[in-house]
Amino acid sequence: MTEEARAAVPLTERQEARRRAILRASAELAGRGGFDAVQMREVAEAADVALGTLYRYFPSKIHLLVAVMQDQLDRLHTTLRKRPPSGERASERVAETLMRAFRALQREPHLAEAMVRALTFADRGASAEVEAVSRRTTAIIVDATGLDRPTADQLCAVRVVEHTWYSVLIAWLCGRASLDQVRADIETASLLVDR
Amino acid sequence: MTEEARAAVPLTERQEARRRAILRASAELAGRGGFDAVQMREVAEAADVALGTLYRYFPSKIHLLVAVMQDQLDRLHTTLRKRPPSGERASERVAETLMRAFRALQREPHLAEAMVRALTFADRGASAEVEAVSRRTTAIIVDATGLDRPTADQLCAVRVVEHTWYSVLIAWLCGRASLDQVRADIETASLLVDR
DNA sequence: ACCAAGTCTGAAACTTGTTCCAGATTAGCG
DNA sequence: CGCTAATCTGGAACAAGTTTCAGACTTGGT
Repeated sequence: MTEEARAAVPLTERQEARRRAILRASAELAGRGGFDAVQMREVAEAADVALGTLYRYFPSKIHLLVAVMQDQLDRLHTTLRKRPPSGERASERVAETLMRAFRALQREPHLAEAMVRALTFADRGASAEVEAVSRRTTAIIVDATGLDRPTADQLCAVRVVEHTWYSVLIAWLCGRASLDQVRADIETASLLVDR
Repeated sequence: MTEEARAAVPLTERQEARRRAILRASAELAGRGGFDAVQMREVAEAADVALGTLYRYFPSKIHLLVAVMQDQLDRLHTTLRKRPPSGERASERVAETLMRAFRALQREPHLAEAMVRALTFADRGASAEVEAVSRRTTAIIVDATGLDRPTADQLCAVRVVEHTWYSVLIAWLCGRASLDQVRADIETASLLVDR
């Protein structure tokens, strides 16, 4: 069975439960100590699953953490939707939304570090999953613009905002960017969506 | 002796030679098979030093590959300087320069992959070295603008370009972005320097 | 209820980055 | 030259991600 096909097979209830237990355990460990603290043996034990089973559900630590990220992004998207950004211009709304997302991540810096490290370290083998994360992120940003049908140029702008977002996030997590710099860079990139 | 202080100590000739041999061996292995092909034992053997010595020169695989990147960036900067970009506007010159850099990396995609993976996976322990890479990159971009004294806004723009550059590079290396997308994103981000 | 196919477990083994150390070599100095 | 401190070597040992597998357990179909 191919990778794609496997994902499409519906899981039994117990399997769904296992999958959620694994994701929960991973997020828990990541929140405590970041990327390095997410050790496959510990995840397996915490989720009450054999190591081999963990690897059947998620073929690598990277896949696992990228899946955690998908999960968290969905939550974030739901939260953000509840209170739409208030800015006048699209750029202001994008920047506002991303800064809200940023503050959410600040509350769990270890978890953020684990997810983002996994995301940027991912190789071709996980590109489908990384794409999924990218699609969710794009959706969040496009939502924030409030535009119904963004033009090609605006989609380019959204991609640049996205690049900037992840890159500056890494820099902040590694202590290489200050809060002010994060804000400045996000606001600068956001300007492109008004073009 | 602190990290900083150690770097400042001048190396003997044999030590310089060792360091260069290590970097050469790493670049060679990286060029052949990318990040995974750079195995510390193999680097040590190819450079004809003991494993412990390799670790004395570069405290981790990440440090090693980031050092390779510094090296390559210096070369690139020199090459780029020889033929300055011809565009009318600063944004055009920046985009032109980065696309030239991109074509240079295309010629050695495995090497590029190894360096960029190391760069984005680096944690706090290597942030000084990553900063050094960032400074070199900034210098290349600022050079391309042709501006003598960039404003604060322009420096922000340069940082956004830099974020976009690395992020889209990763996406391309992982097969998630086409050549056209690379160009479009770089050109879009570059627009910010004209502001 | 029974069988075949698929899944899960527990444990060992393998890989590669990293650390450690005892003894050999080298460098700088008087 | 001879001494001392630093460096280098070879190799073992350790850590964590990944693979493998035999046997126990589940599940879906009959």
